[in-house]
Amino acid sequence: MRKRWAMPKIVDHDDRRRHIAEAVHRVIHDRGMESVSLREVAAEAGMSMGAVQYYVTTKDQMLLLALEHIGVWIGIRLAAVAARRSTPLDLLRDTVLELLPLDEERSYLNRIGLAFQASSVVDDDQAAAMRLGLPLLLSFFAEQIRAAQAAGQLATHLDADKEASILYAFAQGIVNATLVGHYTPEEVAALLDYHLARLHAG
Amino acid sequence: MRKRWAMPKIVDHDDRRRHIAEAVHRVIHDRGMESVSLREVAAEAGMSMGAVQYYVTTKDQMLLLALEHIGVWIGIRLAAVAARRSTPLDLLRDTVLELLPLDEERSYLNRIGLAFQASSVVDDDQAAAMRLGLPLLLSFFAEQIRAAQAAGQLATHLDADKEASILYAFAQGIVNATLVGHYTPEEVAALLDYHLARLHAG
DNA sequence: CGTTTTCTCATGCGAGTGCATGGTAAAAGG
DNA sequence: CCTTTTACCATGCACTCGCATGAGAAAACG
Repeated sequence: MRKRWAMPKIVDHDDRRRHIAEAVHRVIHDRGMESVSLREVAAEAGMSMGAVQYYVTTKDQMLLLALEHIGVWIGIRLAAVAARRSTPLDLLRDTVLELLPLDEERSYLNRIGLAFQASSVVDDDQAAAMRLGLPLLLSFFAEQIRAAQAAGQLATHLDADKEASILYAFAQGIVNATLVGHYTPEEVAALLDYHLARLHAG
Repeated sequence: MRKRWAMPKIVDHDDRRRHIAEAVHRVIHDRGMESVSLREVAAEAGMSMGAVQYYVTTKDQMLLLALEHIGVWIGIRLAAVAARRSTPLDLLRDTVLELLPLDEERSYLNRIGLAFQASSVVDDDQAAAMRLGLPLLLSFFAEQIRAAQAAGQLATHLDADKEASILYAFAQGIVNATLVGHYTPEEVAALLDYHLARLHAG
């Protein structure tokens, strides 16, 4: 929906905010959450500190913006996976794989996500954002599980919601060990397939 | 093994270091990883900044010390669980439960652990410490799974190592969602039992 | 005792922090 | 034209940071 603007200086605010959010992402990824500062982000975004302050009045607000953009990004990626319209079970598998740090881009996303997981425990606003996004992800998983059950690819006695929670927890829990180099991408994929195999319909 | 000391001022270095590490833990828990500073930790430990610097020359070293103490602490807790000598399957269940944020003390430990998971992605030394501790935990899990299999409580066709990885990943992955308030402790325990139920021997 | 070694402290330094402020260019409306 | 609104920038302020330094207190040894 187009905003009814506004007299002077035609500037796309959403674009600017996304630009800032992505700069925050890069800083978190490259130098960690502790290196995030207004100056550092401004430099990374190629704009002055005052310009950043114009769109984001406080550091906490800046981080919250970056967190929300992560959520949007994940949503877009998962929607793209869902659009493939393959077998329900393959769809489920691809969805989980999309969230795992199996290549550079997904590692990039997971580094940032992990940083926010830790940060959100201490920051109430970030925790609220997490509580908002989590049910969406879990219901997305559960829906795909139910579809696979309906298609006869997953056992019907499975509790879709619980399986969704377990599957998502597995995906999140394997992230650090993988980023730290304990698992190879192949091993992670093998673990997922091993787990999914037992959910198959007999 | 007792250290051969040393002339003056009888001071237990290990005790001092543990004292500092625990102060770091409290700061991370209460105010987050970003609030950890030499001054803040010194104040929390009730000692001067210079005293802290005597035992720990740099901030990174201080964090590494705190991380290693977390590993030791977890090891002690798990050893205590293992000492209960109940049924192999109950032992496995209790071991996982011990790592989940189901009460205040375990939440305390998990907050700190989650902070270090994020931090270790950016800090090489911390990552190395993680890579050192992970196999121990996983083999601990795997061993208990094998024991349960030998006791006829878990299906023999299960891959103990993979099950251990999945179980541990589940435990780690559920942490943030629980700390953020998405799951109640009861729901988490129910999820674990739901998962373990399918591993039962027929 | 005094010497030696261990331990602790206060302080300083340069750099970086979040945030506020005042000023200014630019575009649209009158 | 001039005014108004938007967008941006440079700078200042009070504070904190990690770390280094040098002095001094405390305890064992001669």
